[in-house]
Amino acid sequence: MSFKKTHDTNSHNHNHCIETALATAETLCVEQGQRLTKVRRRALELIWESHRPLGAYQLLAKLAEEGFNSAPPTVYRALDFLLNAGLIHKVESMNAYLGCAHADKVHQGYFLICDDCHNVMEFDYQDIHSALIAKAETQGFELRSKTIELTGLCADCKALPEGVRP
Amino acid sequence: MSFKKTHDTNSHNHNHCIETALATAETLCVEQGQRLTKVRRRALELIWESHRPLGAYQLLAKLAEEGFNSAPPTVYRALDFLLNAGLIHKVESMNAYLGCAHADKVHQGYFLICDDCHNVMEFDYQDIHSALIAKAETQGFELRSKTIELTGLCADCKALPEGVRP
DNA sequence: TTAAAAGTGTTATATCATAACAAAACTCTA
DNA sequence: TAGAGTTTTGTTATGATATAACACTTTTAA
Repeated sequence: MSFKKTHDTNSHNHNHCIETALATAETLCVEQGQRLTKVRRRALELIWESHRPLGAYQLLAKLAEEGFNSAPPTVYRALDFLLNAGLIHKVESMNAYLGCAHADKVHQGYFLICDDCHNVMEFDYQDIHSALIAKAETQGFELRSKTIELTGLCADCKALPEGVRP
Repeated sequence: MSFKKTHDTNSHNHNHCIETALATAETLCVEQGQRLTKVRRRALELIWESHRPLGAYQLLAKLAEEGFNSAPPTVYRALDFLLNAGLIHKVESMNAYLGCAHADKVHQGYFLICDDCHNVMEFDYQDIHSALIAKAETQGFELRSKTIELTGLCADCKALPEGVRP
């Protein structure tokens, strides 16, 4: 079982994360014969550069600033590609997109989402994964994917007085 | 641990479900000093009458047919009320709303969603609930709510040949 | 009975996402 | 390397989901 704060800006060098994620993405795409085109690559970088899940139109605005086409299909195509390639996750309860920290291995996207600062931690929890599969099977249900999003108050925000939270 | 198919039209009298749900809703609202007004009550009934999670605009159309105001705020206000009262759940991955089968007791909304027929089963799973709370606590995260949505193929659809699935 | 609170009506707009078809870029092989 | 086939991108339009803001009405409770 592993746990990591996906977008912690304090305790590590976020640039390193971005570089690693992009390098992993390159490798995976090559392995799978997929093309990580300019706009897809830049979209992935921008998602990683954001410290929080990024909305499609936020991403579109950033891409537009850099001279990419600014119509919605551009960004949704890039997002579809990245989602299918397993390079990002969609946080359903926020309609926003987040770099996947474990793109190189089979895993589940489980999230802890802070209501106050909107930071998100991705985690893996094999026991729960297995339990849910077993549970579904008892109903004859063939599980394909899971959306596990837990919201509440993160440790950092809990430590701050109410008034000054982000 | 309990399991029930929320909207099974074959194996039980759905009218009975609706009646029970409405009676429970009345009781809960009275207990909590909440007002189950005409539009809120009818919205809840319509959500229950649907055999699948119902979109906000689908609900709005049904309400409009019956002479209720047909502007979006009408339906979103009713939905907000019902969500806050714990009488319905929102299925985030579908942007749709579903009658809650356990409104009268504290519980979690865990869902099995069929990709083919779009029927949804709500279930309760205390062990996973506890495990997730414990997991969040190890991170200093104070859990407030959970979105647990599992998608795949339900037993009924698995039994049908590919071509004829709903 | 009347002031405050809660609920509803109404208009406008914000936000999220896709359809459809044309044009360009890439890739693969003869 | 020409060119057919495939993939990707550009472009316009529209569909789908959700909320802001303010006026008006109904209900509640002193």
